[in-house]
Amino acid sequence: MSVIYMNNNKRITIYDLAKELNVSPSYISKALNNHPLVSMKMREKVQKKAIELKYKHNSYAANLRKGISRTIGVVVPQINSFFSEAIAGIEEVCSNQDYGLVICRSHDSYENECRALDTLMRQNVDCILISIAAETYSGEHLQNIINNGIPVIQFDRFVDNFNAFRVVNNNEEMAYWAVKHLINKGYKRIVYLGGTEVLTIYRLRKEGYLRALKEANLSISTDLIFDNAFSEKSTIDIAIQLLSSNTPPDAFFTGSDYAALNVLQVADNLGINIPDELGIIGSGNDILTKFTKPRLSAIDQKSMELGRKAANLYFEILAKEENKEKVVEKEEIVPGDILTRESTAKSQ
Amino acid sequence: MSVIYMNNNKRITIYDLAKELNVSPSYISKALNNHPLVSMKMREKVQKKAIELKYKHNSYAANLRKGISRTIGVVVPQINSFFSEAIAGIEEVCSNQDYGLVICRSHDSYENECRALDTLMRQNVDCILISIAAETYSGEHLQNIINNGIPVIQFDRFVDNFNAFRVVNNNEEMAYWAVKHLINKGYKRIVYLGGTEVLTIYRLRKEGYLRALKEANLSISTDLIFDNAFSEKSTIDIAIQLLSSNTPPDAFFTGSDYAALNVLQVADNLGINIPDELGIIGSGNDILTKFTKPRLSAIDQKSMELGRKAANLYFEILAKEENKEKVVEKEEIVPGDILTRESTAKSQ
DNA sequence: CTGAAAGCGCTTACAG
DNA sequence: CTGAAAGCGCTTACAG
Repeated sequence: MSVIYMNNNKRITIYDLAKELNVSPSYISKALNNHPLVSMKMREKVQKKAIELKYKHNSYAANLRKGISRTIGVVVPQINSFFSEAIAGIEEVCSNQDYGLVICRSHDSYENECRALDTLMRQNVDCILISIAAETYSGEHLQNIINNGIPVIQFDRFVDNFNAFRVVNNNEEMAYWAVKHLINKGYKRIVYLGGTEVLTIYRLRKEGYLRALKEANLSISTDLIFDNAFSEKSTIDIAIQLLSSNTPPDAFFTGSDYAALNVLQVADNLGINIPDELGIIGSGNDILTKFTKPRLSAIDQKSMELGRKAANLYFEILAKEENKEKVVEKEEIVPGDILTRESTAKSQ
Repeated sequence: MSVIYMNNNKRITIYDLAKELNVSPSYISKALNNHPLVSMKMREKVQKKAIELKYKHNSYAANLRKGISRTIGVVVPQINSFFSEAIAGIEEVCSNQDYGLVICRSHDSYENECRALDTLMRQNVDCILISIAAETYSGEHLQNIINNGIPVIQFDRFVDNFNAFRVVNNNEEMAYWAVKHLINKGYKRIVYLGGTEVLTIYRLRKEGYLRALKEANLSISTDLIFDNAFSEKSTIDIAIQLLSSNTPPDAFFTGSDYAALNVLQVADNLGINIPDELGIIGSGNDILTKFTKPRLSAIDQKSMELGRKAANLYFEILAKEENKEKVVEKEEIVPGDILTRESTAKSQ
């Protein structure tokens, strides 16, 4: 073990390179940036010297001068498997474009979300990609960002009474198809376990659920509809209560894979046969759901694709702005897939 | 839909506030920073005006001036469930300290890793937390960062022939205990499915595996030891080949949960009873492994804790530096847990 | 092809 | 308690 800090060796700047090569700092800057007016010979000479002296370009100085950062800010409610896949998609696109990524988490709190947005603005991010907190019902704070000239792109969860870019699933239809799949399989008393109605994506999914039931002339029972079944505890409590009642449901449609698996486990503990006595379909398509027994049916929300498309949308906006084209808000849909696996494979 | 960009409204600066309030810009800066020499009355007045005019502090300008960034860079090989948990732990600590997070992914490539480190240096990050790529066998590129005065803290995967901070599992022991657990349960022909030997963590785990076998006087067969069983395909190929052979193994110890579950599935397809004919223990403790059937035994690597400790270590270093204390490299161990569940519950 | 000068927006040591 | 001045490290319009 040895002392490792030698902060005294100051960072090399273009001034050091300039002195070393007997040219002006501004010329060094141009040479490093491959400015066309600098001869190839000089560019090579300067760039070689830069490597030799371990020169590191200072992004902060350049960004301050240029007013841009080549950095994108991302705000997510949680860092779980769904959002980390989305982040992976965003990272893929950004790193290809040589853009950096600053990640903030809101923990589903509106206040944290505001703080995160503020931090990102101070950091001069060129764009903000956000999936809103469960508490967020208004887009004022986002409009504030936009008014400061920073594009905001929502992905997955969004504020809808508000015009802005967004990349989202076809939530109503996804849910409709999931429930229709259950109905086609012969399930009749179908539970909806969703998230808070504050979030439009859950309102839409509930609408899809209701549409499928109505279309099939199945009765709609408010006893089977739950809007705040997010936590593990509430999922399990609801599942136990419903499945031990005199008139148990015969299927669950849940807002996450985790909730679906908790229901599956409760049913299993109660000796209920899946899929014959109870069908279960989740949402998300976590990579491990294919290993459960029975394998979990689910909506595949294409989270990585949501992330990719959101990031790509920014680069489209950028291109348009550079061409002085008019930039208008736009919604992009990433259609979800219904994966029908064993947990809904009722023998009819 | 409407046009939303009004980039012409220029950002408000301390000069605007100064003009508005008839004081000097430097005084504004002090007031905003709660400098003790500025009266409470003025601080309030300035801060109120700042909010009114929607002033946004420009971190780049401040950081350039101060030479720090209040930002930490993170480099991970992949954004999977293991590393996203670690990132969640890092984020937790950093956001409490009001530090930003810049995330880069190396895709397990040494070249990408170098590029990521370079980007982070240009961004003036105050510290770099890294879990190295599978290809990385030397710490030169990390030493280069350290020589530039930026602390480097390795977490999970690390270069060992190199003195630096690190936060890691007790890899050798974890593996030893996992394999000892298998042996205690009566398994005798135990397969090791690990990662590349380039990475020390896998070398250590293999050592733990070997130590447990030797201690129990079990024969060591190179046919049962695999160092590059990372991909889904290779896991499955190996599992099929071994399990259909004349002398099949009776247990697997794998370097990830995903690999363990793939083995489990192969065994299931071959009609092999788990845990009676075959025991399986994975690594990671993905949140969904408790829902597989049988439930997966695993090493819990405490990934979130690895992330938390790594970030905390930076703030310890920072505190020491501020106190002019000597800062020496340090290794912190996050002990893994052995979770014994159904997949190794052989009836004896 | 090359350079001098101004400025991005802040902070801080210094002076009053 | 308040301000003038310098400087962080770069880029760019301008001049030659």
